[in-house]
Amino acid sequence: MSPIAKIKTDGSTEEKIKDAARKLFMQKGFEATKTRDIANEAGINLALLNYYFRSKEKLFEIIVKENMGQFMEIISNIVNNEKTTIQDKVEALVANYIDMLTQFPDMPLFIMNSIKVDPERIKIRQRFSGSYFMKQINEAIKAGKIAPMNPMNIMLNIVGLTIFPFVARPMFLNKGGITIEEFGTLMQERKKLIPGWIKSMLEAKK
Amino acid sequence: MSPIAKIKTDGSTEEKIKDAARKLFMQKGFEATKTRDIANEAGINLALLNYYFRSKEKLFEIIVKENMGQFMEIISNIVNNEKTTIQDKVEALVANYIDMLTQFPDMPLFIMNSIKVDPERIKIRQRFSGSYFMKQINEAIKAGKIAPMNPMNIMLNIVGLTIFPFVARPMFLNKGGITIEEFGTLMQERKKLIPGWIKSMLEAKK
DNA sequence: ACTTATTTTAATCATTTGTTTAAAATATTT
DNA sequence: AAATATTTTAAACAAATGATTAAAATAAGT
Repeated sequence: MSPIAKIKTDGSTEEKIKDAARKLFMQKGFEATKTRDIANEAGINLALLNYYFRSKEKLFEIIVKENMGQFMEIISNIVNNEKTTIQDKVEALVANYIDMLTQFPDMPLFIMNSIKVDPERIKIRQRFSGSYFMKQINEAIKAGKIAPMNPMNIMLNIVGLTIFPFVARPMFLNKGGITIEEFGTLMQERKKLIPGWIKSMLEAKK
Repeated sequence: MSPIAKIKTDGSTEEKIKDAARKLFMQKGFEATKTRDIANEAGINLALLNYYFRSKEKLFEIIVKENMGQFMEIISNIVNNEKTTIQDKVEALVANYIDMLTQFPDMPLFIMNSIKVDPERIKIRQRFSGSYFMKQINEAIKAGKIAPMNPMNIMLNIVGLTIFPFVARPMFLNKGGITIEEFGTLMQERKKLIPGWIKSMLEAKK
């Protein structure tokens, strides 16, 4: 089960508010989500939001931090595993992201927007650059096993190929587009295809 | 010069408002941009916004439509050219997008958000699916010249590899990250690299 | 059972925000 | 130059919004 799904959803007022806030913030963003919307969605009195979380801002920060945490944990665990190969890691990254985003498709756009508003909030990049994965890649380049290039390109390609479809998802699902099911199938296909594409990228000696 | 830069910027009040609105809407989104912010940025009286554009909503629609138009025009012209090869088109798409986004890096996130809020607004997808480019790809697949796959994957990969870095841009530019100049250089590198990667993808017969 | 602490509620406040109004300033027409 | 149309301004309005308050309801502690 995806880590995010493990977030406890007991019946407590605090959790009801956080669940409602998570849903609405992800759907509509910070500004467009009104405290009264959250209170209604959670089925609680408006004042309880401030009672438990002091302010809309603080509540938002908690939600963002939790979501970021999910993203991070997935990356860190895979990317610092010293027992797996480069290709193993690519497969694991792609599969885990696609599974997670299938469950929470609004997350990428939400996180990108959050970072844009407050860039200090997160340093996903560092997770990559300081990782064992990067060490492996640099060694492979030195050994001539993969084409020499700025390693940031590799990260951008893995993440871009995986996440971008979810960022662009609303574009596909409009009238005349594809259905949610078809989109899901396409993503499952890509789960298998992307690692192959990355592999041929790494090998392509221009 | 990029088409968007051609938008006339005479000193008229109407244009001053539109310029300010374009800048702020792109930077902060619809809800977070206040009419008073626009008026200040444009250096005009608040009431003039409603005098010239009736409402914030109408002004926003105009901005979105104009931006979409830019995106569309680039795509359509390239994708329906019957004289260029598949590889030519990939190169042209990538180069044009990167040049445009280098000038207007906030555009992708802005457009993605706009589509999410009102998915009817645009059908970029159709531009691709009904295009001469798609015809070429389907023929190439039939002829066994490129690996058989859902053509939507090809589109997703071209656009994803090109646009995603700009969506993720704020992540790179924070403290401890890379500078704007370094990001620009990286994008120029990718302008040359992406077509090669796409090529090796199309050839990869798994 | 009584007291105290915690949680919930309804009402209200102070700002903010999009929009309107009516008058003033400026430009255009006759 | 006078009359008319257009543009700009300052002020105000009404609704929405985040937050607070004081009282009521409920739970916990002794």
